[in-house]
Amino acid sequence: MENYNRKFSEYLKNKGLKFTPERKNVMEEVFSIHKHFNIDELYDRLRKQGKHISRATIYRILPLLINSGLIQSTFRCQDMINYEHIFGHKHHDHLVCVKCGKIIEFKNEKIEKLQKAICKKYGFKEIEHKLGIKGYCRVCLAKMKNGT
Amino acid sequence: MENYNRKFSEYLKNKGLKFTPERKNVMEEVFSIHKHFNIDELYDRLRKQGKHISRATIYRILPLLINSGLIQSTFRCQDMINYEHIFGHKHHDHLVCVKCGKIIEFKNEKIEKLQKAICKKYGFKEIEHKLGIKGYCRVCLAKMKNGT
DNA sequence: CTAAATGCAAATGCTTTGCAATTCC
DNA sequence: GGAATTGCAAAGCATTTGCATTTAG
Repeated sequence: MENYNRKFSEYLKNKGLKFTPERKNVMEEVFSIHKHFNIDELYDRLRKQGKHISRATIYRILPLLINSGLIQSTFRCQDMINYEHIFGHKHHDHLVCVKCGKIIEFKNEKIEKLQKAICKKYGFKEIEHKLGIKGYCRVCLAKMKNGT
Repeated sequence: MENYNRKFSEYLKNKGLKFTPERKNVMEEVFSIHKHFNIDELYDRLRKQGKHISRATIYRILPLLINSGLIQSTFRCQDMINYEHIFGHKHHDHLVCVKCGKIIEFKNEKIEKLQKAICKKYGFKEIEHKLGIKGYCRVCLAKMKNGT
């Protein structure tokens, strides 16, 4: 259940980096958030639990979490980068409602396969891919039909 | 051939906005660039042709070009937003080489259809979607095998 | 012990904005 | 003529960085 712990500590050890309390706290917080988050949300959540970690430190820890494969950035929202934890989760893509901000995750094997075929065609070695669809969700559509 | 001209001027008229020389110049420059570009490149290209348009103005014109459907933002690269003109072009997606920065465009009808089906399933009305695949291009892969 | 990490405050760099002067319609 | 637009310089703001201090291993 806490395999991300091992994964992160091993990553750090390999790089000759330290597994500090700050890094542990950020890591755990990230895995306690079951949605997309940005730096501010992360900072505030930590703070509410008495974990006063500076923004600079969080900014320095996020790349470590990304490079160790625990999280990924998803998209920008209001000029801030959003993240989500991915370790232990299957790859998925997103529908993003531009009205209410809701995010719907979906998986589609067929699309994945087609993407692989495309990469092969171009002799391209994929590192990662992101598919995001922006639009209006069911709820917002209904509201708009009523007239807000 | 210059239908974007009409499209843009009509968009501006509808909004009660003016079709100034600056707006015309930026529009034309954007359609003379047949690749992805960022603000700096656009600014420099205009300047080289004696079109001294301030960055502030360009920043103010870009949203107009986006909202009129002439261009779209694609992705961030070195912390700058990249754009491409889309008017008169079919939708396509991108392979981005993280090593050399090369961008390969591709179209895939099957993926498009699958996306539509997904939207339908969730009662989601799409505005736009973006599929980006990051990785290493054929050339960079070959170089890496040789040892740079 | 000592290289790495932290926090703070200052710096960076893209983007936005206030405002006076100018221009399109 | 008057609202819209432009350019400039200043402001905003997310993110990064220098540096003195602290800490993990």
